[in-house]
Amino acid sequence: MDSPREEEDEPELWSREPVGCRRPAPPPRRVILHLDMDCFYAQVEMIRNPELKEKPLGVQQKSFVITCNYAARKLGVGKCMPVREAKERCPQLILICGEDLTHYREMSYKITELLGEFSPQVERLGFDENFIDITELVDQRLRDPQCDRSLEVSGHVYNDQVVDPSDWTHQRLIVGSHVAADIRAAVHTRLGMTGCAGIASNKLLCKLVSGTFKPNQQTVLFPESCSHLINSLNHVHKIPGIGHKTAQRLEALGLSSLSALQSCPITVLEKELGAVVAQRIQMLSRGEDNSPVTPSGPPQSISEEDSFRNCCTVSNVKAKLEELLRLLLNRLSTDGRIAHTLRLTIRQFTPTNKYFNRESRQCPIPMNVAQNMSSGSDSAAVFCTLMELLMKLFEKMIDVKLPFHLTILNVCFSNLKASKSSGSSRNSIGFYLTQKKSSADEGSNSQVTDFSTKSNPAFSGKPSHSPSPVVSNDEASLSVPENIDMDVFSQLPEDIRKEITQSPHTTKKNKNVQTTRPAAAAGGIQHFFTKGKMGHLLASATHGGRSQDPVQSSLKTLLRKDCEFTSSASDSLITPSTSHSVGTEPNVGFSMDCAESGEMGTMSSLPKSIDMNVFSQLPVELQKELMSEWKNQKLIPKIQAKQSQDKFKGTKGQKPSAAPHSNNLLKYFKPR
DNA sequence: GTGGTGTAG
DNA sequence: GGTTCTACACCAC
Repeated sequence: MDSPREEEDEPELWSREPVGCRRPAPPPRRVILHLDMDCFYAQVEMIRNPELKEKPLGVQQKSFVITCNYAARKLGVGKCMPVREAKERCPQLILICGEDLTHYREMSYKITELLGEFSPQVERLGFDENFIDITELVDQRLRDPQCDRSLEVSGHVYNDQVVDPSDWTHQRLIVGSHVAADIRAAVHTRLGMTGCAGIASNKLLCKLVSGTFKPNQQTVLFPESCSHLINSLNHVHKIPGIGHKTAQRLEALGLSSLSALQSCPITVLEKELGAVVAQRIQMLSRGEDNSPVTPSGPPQSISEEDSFRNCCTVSNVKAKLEELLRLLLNRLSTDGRIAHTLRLTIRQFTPTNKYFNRESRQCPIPMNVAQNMSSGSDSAAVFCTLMELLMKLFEKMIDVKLPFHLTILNVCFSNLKASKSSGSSRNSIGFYLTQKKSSADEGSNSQVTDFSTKSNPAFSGKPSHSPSPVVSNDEASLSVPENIDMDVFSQLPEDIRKEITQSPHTTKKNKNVQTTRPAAAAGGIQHFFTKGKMGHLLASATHGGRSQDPVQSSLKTLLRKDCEFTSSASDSLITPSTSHSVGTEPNVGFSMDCAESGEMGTMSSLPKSIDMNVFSQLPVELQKELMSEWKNQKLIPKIQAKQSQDKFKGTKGQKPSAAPHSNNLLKYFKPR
């Protein structure tokens, strides 16, 4: 590092004159880039359909044109304009429905991913903006002996300020402007997208300056012009971070201009807004922002929402929720992670507070449901369980016996955790089966154990936030079957753990991947068996006519977790059964449903839930193996299993009486 | 963990 | 200001 300072604290940018005997502020070292794509949605549409390029184009959501291209802007169309008004102003306006965000989301992540090739510090701001910390890149270029220090700024200089190439900070920002140009060129060449960039020494300033010249241009801000930029803002709400509410409160204090906010005694602000917010916004009002560029990574929640004029019947709500849930499950399946929380948000129409009264309820997603969701099988059972949960949540907010008037429904999956599975083998028969049959399946192993996010184009290239191994270091060197609950596994006696890790199903090497359990195996087999007629069977299996309270489901989740390990069979193989339940809780017992069914004929030892068409296509050896497993399998009821586990939890090292079948093929399949 | 609020594009 | 469809941070509980 050849920089004169290592600290990250920002100098007082709004005033560079030395004040009295005060030590002059150190020059800003950071170089931050803000990239803002030009009319993002419209650009995506023009890339999808190049014929639209020269035509006035608007993107419509409901009855509004939410954005439009520059051809349309020239003809008077604006953002968030009612369709009617837009059509009046520009009768030739072409409108494209932009309610499905899939393409925009994809392009958005492609951009973020590409930016990640330049710097690991890329922070997303909505779909169409990114901050990139290019400090290191600038340092690198300046360290390069071939770096031309007489370079001129690439693009515009804010306020036409005279540049001093001998000034260290100026040099850095000049180099930064060239990095910005390279990045914009890459985005254009590789993705066909154009955008505006701002280059400055912090996030606030580069965001403020990036829109100075539009479209498809870039502007660099030198510290000496910071006060000019800040004071050009005519109202406090123009500061990013000061929203409508805060601006209102500031106005109540008589603070609507930037200069008023800058000079307001901090005690006054703190009294109104609290110390943290007060100090933060006063710093912002002076152009100071020491917040780091925080890599965004994949989203922490995914949601689908729809708005409407009036939704007032339960059947209507159900239909809309089903649609949203279907979309969401597809997205989650692509994402590859497991969602552990389900949230429903509604907006009720009331004459007084027409638009802003949103309320929500959330509940945990039972573990078994969560895992089945991630396996990619859009099974009817998962769907029905989630719908049940959603309707419960709905009824927590709305008394359906009384009239209601909804204008928004939003379904959200949050608490997303790595599924420990690559989605790539989701549709294969499954990791264990292929591995068991042939050691030549190493390829598929590596697929399953590929924990990089590469399989998901949306998230690749970003810093990986892989989960740490859940087992201790010594165990991490062993190979643990994918479908084992690691929490349970880690509590097992050592001999059992060894048995599991040395099982012939787990011959893969662990290398640098986590000792985790790609759900693909179970997902694969489940998918395989549950195609076609299995849907309704699965549904009835999960339901059993129970009414599932979210709280109750949490309890069940706890119980089922034990079952995952101890009973351990494919979803299709095990069905919950009230008739076999043990204890007071209904539906927590699992029974093997070995069918009496006539159509099974000689296969009477097969669970009735197996699709025979599918089964018959399996290699004979595998069929035999599975049949023998099913025949011999005696599943432990959940409660008993739980007790067993508790028992050997207490008596360390002692095998439980109902020990898990550690080398049993079935144990690696997930129960429902 | 839950539910609401505020902020942003 | 209203407007859509997101997504995140923060905070009290």
